[in-house]
Amino acid sequence: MPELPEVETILNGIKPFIAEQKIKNVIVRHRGLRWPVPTDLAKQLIGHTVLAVTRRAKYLLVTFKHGTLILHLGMSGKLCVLEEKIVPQKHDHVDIVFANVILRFTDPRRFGAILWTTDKIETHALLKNIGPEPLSSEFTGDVLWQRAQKKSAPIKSFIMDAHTVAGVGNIYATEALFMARIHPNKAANKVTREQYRLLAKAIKTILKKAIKKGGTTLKDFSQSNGKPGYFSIELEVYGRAGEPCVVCSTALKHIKLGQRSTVYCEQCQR
DNA sequence: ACAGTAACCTGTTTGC
DNA sequence: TGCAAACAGGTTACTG
Repeated sequence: MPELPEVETILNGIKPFIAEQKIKNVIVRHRGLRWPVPTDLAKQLIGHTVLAVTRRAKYLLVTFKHGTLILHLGMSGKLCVLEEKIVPQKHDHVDIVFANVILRFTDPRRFGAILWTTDKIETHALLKNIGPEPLSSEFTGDVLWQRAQKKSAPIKSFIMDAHTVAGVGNIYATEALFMARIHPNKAANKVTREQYRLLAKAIKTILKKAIKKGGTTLKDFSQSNGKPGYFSIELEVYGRAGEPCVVCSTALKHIKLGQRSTVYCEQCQR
């Protein structure tokens, strides 16, 4: 489910409930996520207080004095804050129990992850090689262009690679390429510097718009009887294959790039 | 170092 | 209608 804006929204949603709160209990019902949930997770967490809740790429980082809890939602993961105990369902794999709320991790496909590390977080194997945050000032068209010079892979694969830029998933990569009028299959090193400037701007614009939408959609993150709903901005190409381009009315094309569904306008995107 | 593919899973949608 | 195949918003690991 989640792309970066959803993860950002989840972060903002859960933070007020768990920051500075002490963990009372940890219940793991299913260890088999992307990587096994550490067997000593409960032992590591019980009795400790959350110092901070942050995000890097699509990883949620819950910081403690003695280490960091790393959460990733994969394709189908959700987190919800329960203010009362609700009978866990089939895919509710982990509960982190605080005095007043339960943070519940749900993930049918189990591509998500829950890990514990005592490493300095920026040196952790999963995070150390990740590219700049797309909304930071370090992420610019010039940086993209520079990195692209040795890459003959399609531009879409290039920007979806976390080493290029953090957290640009399939939907927003597709949308940003349309906004910047760049053909998704164009080799990364054939895309001009000016196109990269447009692309970086498009990525920032789309992500900001989606985060803003998430903020207004999910006013109250805690739900006593359900899961927080996801949201989406209005999409101009993704999911619209065969329908007319919003700019020129040409039927939008569908292709696969790197095993991922890709939609574009052959008229507008070059 | 890079490009391309398989793999991890289950639920839902599509096609015969 | 039933059943099987294809597909889904992510990421790593492996291959050549």
